[in-house]
Amino acid sequence: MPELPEVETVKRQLQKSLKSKQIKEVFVYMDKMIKVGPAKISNLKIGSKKSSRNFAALLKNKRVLGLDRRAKYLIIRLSGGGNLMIHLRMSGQLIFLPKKVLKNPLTLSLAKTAIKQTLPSKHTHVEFIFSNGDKLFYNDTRQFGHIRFVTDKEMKNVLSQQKLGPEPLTLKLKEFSEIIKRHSSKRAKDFLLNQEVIAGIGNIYADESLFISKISPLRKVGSLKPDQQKLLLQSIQKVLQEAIKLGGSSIESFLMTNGTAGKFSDQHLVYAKEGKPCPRCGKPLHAQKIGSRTSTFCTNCQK
DNA sequence: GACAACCTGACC
DNA sequence: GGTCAGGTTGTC
Repeated sequence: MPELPEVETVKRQLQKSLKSKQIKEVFVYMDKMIKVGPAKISNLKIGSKKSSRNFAALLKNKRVLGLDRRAKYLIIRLSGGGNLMIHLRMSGQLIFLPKKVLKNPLTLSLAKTAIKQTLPSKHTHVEFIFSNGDKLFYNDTRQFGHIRFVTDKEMKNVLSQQKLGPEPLTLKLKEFSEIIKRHSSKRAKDFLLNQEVIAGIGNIYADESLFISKISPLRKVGSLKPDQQKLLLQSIQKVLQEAIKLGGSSIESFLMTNGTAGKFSDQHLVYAKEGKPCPRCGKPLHAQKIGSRTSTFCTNCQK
């Protein structure tokens, strides 16, 4: 599901909901979603029963100090130098329910209706219970995501190992142009999706940014003129900021932590709109696979 | 670069 | 039955 704006939305919501709350208990229903310690190179450390018991024990009584986001990683900083690094991948979801909603049958039933599921559901893999009775559920239908417990030092290692590129929202034109130069032979779509080049953009926001800047996803970035580079960066930032403002794109499984849907999907101009008229010129939008991901764009006005 | 793998569910 | 889906990683 989530790209930068969705993770940022979750971060902002949980910032309010979880700040200085104390973890009382953690239930892990699916061991493979949990990782403890740094990732090993070429070794996808699958969560084991032991590591998830360890995980629950490590979290007990810790307080939430604050939340951060790096690329598509959500980071929950905990007391005692621990951190949770959460990657939602395609279908991860964090649902927060305060005690007052949980204990009132009417509000609880409304919440369940809003999120179209019971909690914990069959896709709830981790459940956090806070000392004041609030609960946080990690759901993940496709089970691609994970939650990793790391010390501060381990987190630095994990992040540097990921070789994440700069954050697009604070990226300056000068650096953007230098990055383009370094990756001049890449097609625009591959360039934007590569997390080592720029971190946080996914399929939706890549297609939307390219449409706004009138650049074909197949265009080699090295051939972009300075004014096109500038327009592309501005388009990326505009699209991401607008999406954050509206709480992200909510297709299918992405919900804000109170269970309401992000509204940016109403604003999509081209993503998943193959065959629909181009909002600019009216010609039917074209879809094709680029680097194994579907791109939707206008062959008439994106060059 | 293309492609399979990791999974479930929606849709045709 | 087959195809597709917001992501990433590993193998040709």
